[in-house]
Amino acid sequence: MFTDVDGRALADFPRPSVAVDTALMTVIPATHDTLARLGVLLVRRPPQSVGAAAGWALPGTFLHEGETLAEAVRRSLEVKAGVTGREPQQLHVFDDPARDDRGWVLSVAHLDVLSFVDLELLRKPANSRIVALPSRLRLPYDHLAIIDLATERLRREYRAHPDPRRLLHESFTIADLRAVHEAVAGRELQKDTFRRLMIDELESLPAAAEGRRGRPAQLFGRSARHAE
Amino acid sequence: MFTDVDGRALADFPRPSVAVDTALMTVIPATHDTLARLGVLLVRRPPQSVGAAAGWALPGTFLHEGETLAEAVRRSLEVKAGVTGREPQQLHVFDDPARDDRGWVLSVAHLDVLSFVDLELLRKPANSRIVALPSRLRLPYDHLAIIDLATERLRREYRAHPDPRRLLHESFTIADLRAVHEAVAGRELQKDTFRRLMIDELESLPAAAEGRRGRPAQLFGRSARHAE
DNA sequence: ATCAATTAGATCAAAATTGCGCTAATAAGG
DNA sequence: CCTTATTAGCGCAATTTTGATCTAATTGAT
Repeated sequence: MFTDVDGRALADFPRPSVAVDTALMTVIPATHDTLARLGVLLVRRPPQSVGAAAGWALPGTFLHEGETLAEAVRRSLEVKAGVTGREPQQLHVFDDPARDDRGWVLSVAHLDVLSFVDLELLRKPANSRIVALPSRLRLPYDHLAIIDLATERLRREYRAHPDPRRLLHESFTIADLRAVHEAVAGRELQKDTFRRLMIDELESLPAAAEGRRGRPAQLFGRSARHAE
Repeated sequence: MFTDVDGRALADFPRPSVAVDTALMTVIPATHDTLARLGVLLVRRPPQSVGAAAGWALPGTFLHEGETLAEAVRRSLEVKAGVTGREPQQLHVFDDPARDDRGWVLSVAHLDVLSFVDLELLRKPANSRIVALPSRLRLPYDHLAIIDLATERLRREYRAHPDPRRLLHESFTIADLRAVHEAVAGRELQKDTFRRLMIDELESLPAAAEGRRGRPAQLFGRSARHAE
């Protein structure tokens, strides 16, 4: 076992518990009277949670030995919400030594994104819910701050590229794409400007008649040369 | 002591050691035959370091109980290099369970910035050096990746605001400012475009004759309304 | 075949941005 | 006082970007 200059091993020093928390973001589809908007997955806290920890929270877990932060995130999303196959991105480490009543805990906040349809297919409805943003729910710890960071990060990514986090499936129209981008941005985007910004990173697919009047909208896939 | 659903306390679970590593960046001033350029502070590894860990590295330390990551960064900069009074910013957590021979260690990479003059005044020359970037030195762990992340982050901040990390002192000319921005950007900037982008966030100060021929350059301070 | 509905995207004017040449202002040197 | 050196920043043309209007293309309904 390695020792430091004082002759002590790492294990001799107090160490924090390390938790991961994840803002798993999605776009809640438009209804007849609402626009599409950002949402986040929350999970139900265990029944013995008390005080501010009661109710709902972002999915999270403690880091286990031998796993990476991303592996811990995936485990927490699967166990807590039934969601698999994610690629989370780190946001920030919340490190106030007094932030958790249970002891010294660092929390590494993450962002991940999944389409609403896939999320609805995967998640366990008994233990989880999708909440539209901004939300007025009270959440424990730094979870509101995590959601804000995640929103900012996602908005920045979507400013630069067409649907970088694959909220849309394999083929979509420019109107579909713009609706998703408007949901992420939280504001309306000008259709011509939007089209010009995105078109170079899109690949035209054969248009398909939609079974309704009017010229069928061009279908697009992502350009292979701009794979994330 | 709090327990989880399995009845065990946090202390019952293996926990990682958490380290902090910092890219303390500066701008190395121009000489008669070089342009100003980015540099980073390295510290000498302890003599018993072997293999890849020998030689030079970014300053770092293990997180002690009861301190925040920023406090640990400050402690490491002071102890290792004699540098005080910093406000580090988190970059990324390096979490490969096998990344350190000594055991399970997470490293939280940070960025901080200090003017060359102040850094030269503070640092211990015996234990530290400032290395121009890009550097061809071999560094241990993820230190090259940390420097790359720090460089990107700094470039992004400098794109948007005049000298956000206060590399310049209280008053400066537009030429001084542009030289610093060019050092950070790693490329030449067009003087009129640069001036137009920055001028609104600058506050004119009375010009002072410079003791050399020609119209004295306008002096600026940072506009109070755009305080970081 | 004609009409209505819907989309694609060209065209255009306006606005914004860029970079260069140049002059006025202001200093020190002679 | 004149000359040289240096900076500030204006004026301008070129380029880029934006957003609106409008027409052509293409569908389903009649």
